[in-house]
Amino acid sequence: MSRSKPTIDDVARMAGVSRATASRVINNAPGASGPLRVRVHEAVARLGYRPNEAARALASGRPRVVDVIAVSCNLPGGWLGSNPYYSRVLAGMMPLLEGMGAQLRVHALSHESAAEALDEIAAGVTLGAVLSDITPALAARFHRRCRRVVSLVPTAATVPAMVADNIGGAYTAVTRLHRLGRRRIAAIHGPAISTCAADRRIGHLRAVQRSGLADISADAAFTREGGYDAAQRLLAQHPDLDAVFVACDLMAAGVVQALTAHGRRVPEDVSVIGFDDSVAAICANPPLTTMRLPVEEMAAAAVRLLVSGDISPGHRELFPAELILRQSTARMSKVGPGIAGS
Amino acid sequence: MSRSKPTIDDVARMAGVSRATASRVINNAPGASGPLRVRVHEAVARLGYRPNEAARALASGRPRVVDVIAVSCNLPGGWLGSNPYYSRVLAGMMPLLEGMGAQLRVHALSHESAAEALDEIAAGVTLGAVLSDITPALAARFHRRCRRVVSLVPTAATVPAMVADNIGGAYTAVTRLHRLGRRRIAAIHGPAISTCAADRRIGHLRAVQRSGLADISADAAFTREGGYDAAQRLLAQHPDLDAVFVACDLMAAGVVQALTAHGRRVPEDVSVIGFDDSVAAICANPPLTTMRLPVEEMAAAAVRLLVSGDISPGHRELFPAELILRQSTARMSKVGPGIAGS
DNA sequence: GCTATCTGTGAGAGCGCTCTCGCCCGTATC
DNA sequence: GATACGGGCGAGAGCGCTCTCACAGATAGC
Repeated sequence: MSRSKPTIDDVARMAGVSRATASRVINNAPGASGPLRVRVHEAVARLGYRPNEAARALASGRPRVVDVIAVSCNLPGGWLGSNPYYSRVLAGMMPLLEGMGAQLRVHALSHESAAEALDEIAAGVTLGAVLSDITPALAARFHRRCRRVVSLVPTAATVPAMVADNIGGAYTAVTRLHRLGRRRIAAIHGPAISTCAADRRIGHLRAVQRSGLADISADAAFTREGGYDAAQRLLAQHPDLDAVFVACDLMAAGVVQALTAHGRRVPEDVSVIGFDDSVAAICANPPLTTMRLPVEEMAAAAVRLLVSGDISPGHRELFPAELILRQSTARMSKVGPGIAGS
Repeated sequence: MSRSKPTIDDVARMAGVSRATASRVINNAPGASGPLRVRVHEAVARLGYRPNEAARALASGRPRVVDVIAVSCNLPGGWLGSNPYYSRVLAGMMPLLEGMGAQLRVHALSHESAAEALDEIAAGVTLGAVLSDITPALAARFHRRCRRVVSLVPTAATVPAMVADNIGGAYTAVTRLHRLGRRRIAAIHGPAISTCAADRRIGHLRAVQRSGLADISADAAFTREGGYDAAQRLLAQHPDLDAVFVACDLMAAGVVQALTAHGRRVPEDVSVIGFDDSVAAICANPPLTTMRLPVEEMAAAAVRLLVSGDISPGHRELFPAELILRQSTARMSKVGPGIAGS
């Protein structure tokens, strides 16, 4: 008995059929049938045969790999830093891929190496690529090289995308603060390079204009420190602020820390709403009300589109943001422990 | 001009050399040289040639894929939940893999599907697998099927592993609390199924015995809610506690929330130390002192071992935990804003 | 009973690459 | 100048699989 892995020829020999028939049975393609199917299956089981994926990919030309590409444009500290967003993206894709026997390949690219690396990936044998973090320029370039691409972040209109309703989400958040009776509502926005940040900024502005409020806002990096510092600045300029809309939870956690350090109570004195519904939101003290994006669903939809194959330039689907109520916007009366809704 | 991707034959033809020579140059193997190398490189550049990975893997038999396997045994809410730990694992591996042109394949398995899935993966063509979350039993089973395995979590002695010094880390944390003058030190441990949790429990116990302190402890799930509830229970039974060692930051964030809700100030009344140095630690209010594990380094070391090939059963390397000081254990005097050390 | 139409099966040609082997040519050795 | 050696190079045989195609054998139509 040979020490090496059994091949489809071994299976065919054992089953007493040709390699072609064995292949047909294994891929349950039509044209093989009856007792032969049984015999082949028996042989597979007895030999513990597993198809060699590389050979399959080579012979069929039909890949079974989905690439996930992240070019960190938002986050300092390098890719994936400690951002659970990527975890959610992967988590959304895995069950689907697992189910169809496809594999997931992760590419983390620095901004500098991205251009060449994208070419490399585009040339690869892949079902397609999910862009989970990328600048519009790079996304467009990538799409030009490789049509089978779906972006999870806003990009040029030609690139197929699953886009989250960042504008609507920000609008909802600010409106919520207004309904809570807040009138000095500040906003802390993310860096301009991020299209998500830009959209959230637009949503905020619309809500502010619609409500006839002053536009009190500051920019910051998408980090806890960014939020902390921005809150301090805002507090210095507008000591009377009574609510803060923050463009991401990580920043929002820093905002809450800054407010506490400056003697403001959350939510009694200042209401805070974050964005993303990340771990940062539940770990902040008090836990943060936030806008949740259906990241898992978006990632899954991206995979489905990729696999379906009929992916046209400009295809896009919009996913709404959901308001998750926690203590940072609780009404004044009773502030119970835990993550109670308001 | 053909619409399809250029192959190595196209390169060879354009460079006026044989396929073998082209291959030698592309893989910069010895035996090709001088002007030919230049010509081949030129042809590659002109054609935009990229080797087909599937064909490479098939022909060489030498795979260029590293599998990362996570069977969620710790986390509720499914795989990867929102746990940045996985992000750190991936982040640690990516630069290395990217550098050697290898790919990373992610497998997220549920506990039920794991057994068969592991067999499937073991049969695949892979440089090896990094087990980032798995029970000892499954890890051992996997190691039996596929020798090229490195675990990042404690397992049976035969399975090669990069192990974090959870025992020492917990010991350090508790000792720190003791040195701070705390004498009623409580601990909140993770679920028994997790070997990390078990080790942290051992470290805590050693420190407690060594310091002659009482063993005040509670068990909880590795979640914010788990920490919150456990802290409440502990507080009810031991209202005089003045420090809490918590087996993970996510729980610790909940602990801080519970302490605050019950009128305890952190760190003035109660010192808190978490574990992992995750996002949860910096988002908690106040930010948490915590034990940091060199997860990225461990993951990178795992890849290096896998690639080196000389991976013997029982191989293991120990990685120390590092104390990261933040406000939750700051000395009473001045509690400045931000993440100041103590 | 003969050609036409199936369906089930096997032979065999690749997929794009790596790698062994042997050839050729240049230099060292006698 | 003939023999040995060695390094650069090309020919060609696979790697394990898929898939086309041709060929049997069975059924149908005239």
